Formats: sequence, C-alpha cells, structure tokens
Amino acid sequence: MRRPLRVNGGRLDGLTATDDTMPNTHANSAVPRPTEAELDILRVLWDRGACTVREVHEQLHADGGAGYTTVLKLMQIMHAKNLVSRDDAQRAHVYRAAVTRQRTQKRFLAEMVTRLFNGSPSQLVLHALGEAPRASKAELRQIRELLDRIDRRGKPQ
Amino acid sequence: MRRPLRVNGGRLDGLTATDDTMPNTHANSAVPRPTEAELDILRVLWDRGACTVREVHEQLHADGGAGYTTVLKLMQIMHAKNLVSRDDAQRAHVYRAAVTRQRTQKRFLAEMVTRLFNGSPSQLVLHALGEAPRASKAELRQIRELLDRIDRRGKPQ
DNA sequence: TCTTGTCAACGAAGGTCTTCGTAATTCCCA
DNA sequence: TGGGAATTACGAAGACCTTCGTTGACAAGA
Repeated sequence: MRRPLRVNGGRLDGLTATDDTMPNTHANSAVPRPTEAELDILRVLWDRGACTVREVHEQLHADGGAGYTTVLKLMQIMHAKNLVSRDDAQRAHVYRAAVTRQRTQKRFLAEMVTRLFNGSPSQLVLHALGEAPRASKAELRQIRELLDRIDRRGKPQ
Repeated sequence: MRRPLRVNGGRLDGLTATDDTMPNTHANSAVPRPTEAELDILRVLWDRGACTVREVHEQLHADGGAGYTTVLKLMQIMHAKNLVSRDDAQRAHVYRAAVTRQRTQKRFLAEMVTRLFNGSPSQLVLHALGEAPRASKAELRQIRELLDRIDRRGKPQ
C-alpha cells in the first residue's frame, strides 16, 4: 500500500499549503508551520523577547491552564523544529523566537489566500475589511496610503 | 490527573479560537472548524454544488492522490460533524456543503486576527495588501469603495 | 440466476499534537 | 557535604486526523 510519508504531521488542519514557492527573502522554508499551542508560545516570545520556560508558563498559564512540563515539552519540540532558538549557557535555558511575527503572519495569510480565497489576496482584503469596520482613522489612512503606493508602483492589468 | 477533554480534536493547529462570541448572524456555532482535508472537499462542494463522493474524489484526486474510500470516510465524518448535509434517496448519496464559503472565510479570518494580529483586523488588511500588489484595478477600486463606505458610515474615534 | 461493478459502512493503522508523570541533573545553602 | 528546590530530559497516554483494506448490500446485465 502506498502510504506517502506526511511532512508536517499529517493532520495539518484547516490551512496549509507549505509550498514555499513564493519569492521570499531569506527563505525560512525549513521550519514547519507552528501549531496552535506553539503559536501561543511564540506570541509570548514575540511580545517579551527571550524567555525561560518558567516565564512563558507563568505568562500563559498563570491561572493553571497547562502544567510547567507541558510548556517545557512544547518548547523543546519547537526547538527541534527550529521554531525557537535556545541559549543553554545558564541552567535555566533561555528561548527566543526563531521565526519572526511578520514572517509567520505572511505565511498564514498566504495559506489562507490559497485555500479559502481562490488565491486572490484582494478578496481576502475585502472580506477582512468588511468584518472590521472598527478601524481607527489612522489605520484607514494607512490603508489608503498603501493603496496609493500600489497604484503608483505596479500597474497590473 | 486533570486531562481536559478537547473539543475540536485537541490539535487544532495554528489558528483557532472557537469563541463564537462574535455578534454573528445565524449562529453557525455548533459545527467545528473544518480540517485541511475537509476544507479541500468543501471547496469542491462550494464550486460545484451538490456532489456524490465519486464526483468529489475525481475532482480532487483524479491523478491518484487519495483513494475513493478516503474521501468517503472524510465526507462521512463531515456529515457527522454537520459540515455537510446528505441526501441518501439514491444509492449514491448526494452531499452538499452545510456551511457557506463566506461564513468559513469569516471564521478563519477572525481566528487569524485573534491569534496573529493582536485582534486588529486592519493590521491584517495592511499585511495582506502588502503581500498582494498583484490586484487588478477593479479590485483596488472595490477596496477603495469599501473604505469610503466605512468612512461615511461608522466614524470610530 | 449468476456475475460484475459500485457504493456505504466499519475498523484499523500510522502520524501528530497536547498533556503529564517520573527520573535525572544541577545548583544553592545550611 | 548532604539535602532541597528548580529544571531539563524521557517516555507515554489520550485524542484526532488521514488513509485504506475489507466487507456487505445492491443493482444491472448476461
């Protein structure tokens, strides 16, 4: 029986693609897409910079969500996946995000566009804009400026 | 040991939230978020309308990706999850998407905003727009029109 | 009627993800 | 130097996802 070995796990849930054929800078291609719990940890690392496991655990599950070893295990796995880097000079290892927030956002957006918006980013923009009428004036202005820049630059079609 | 039963599987990967506290119309809340393979099937049903398992399989794996029974099993599971409805009047059951594309897009977008964009939809818009300078003039105009409408209507801040 | 082909149902295997319990390690302090 | 406390490492369990093989039902044609 042909049972193709799966890459990112097998059950990638909802969004994926993992083509990495985009003209990306840096080519962060090796790292897999972070899972749900991994994303929670990345958010902490993005917001607070380098952290020990204890710090992440306290930030995330101060109320007793998951245990310390759970977070530890996750971060070890993330290290094996190259999602985080680790400084083990001290007894309490210090972890740091190895993928940027920007890059991760971009990745998830691209997958979303591919799988849910027929590959049309502007369709996604339209939907997101529709769901988000609570934007501040500053944000709306920012969006308009970006639109202007796109208009001036590339002149597709 | 406290081992909280997981709802949507447990390993929801990357994006989730499943709060359903948004002021949604219709409240499609019962159905879980579709997984990757389920989304592939939904796309076919959205594009082609009601289909038999065979049709979906041929559309999706004509080149021999996954076997017929794989698709069948998936669609049975989706039926159990209320992601699709089924008409078993004929021998070959006819399946139909029970969740709309719009609604699913909205759901994924909301989760993405929550987990990756600090709850700011306009941040997501900015990123998506940045990654998508290939929009046609018509699309750009559409986006501007939506912006105008938002400006005129709600006047937040 | 018998055969052949299609299809749904069932069960199971192999992977991940998430969560811990437990053991081993290391550091500090009395 | 001998605990204790904090941390890392290891392994395993439970839940799901994805993929199929197999079986049984059923229909159409020879």
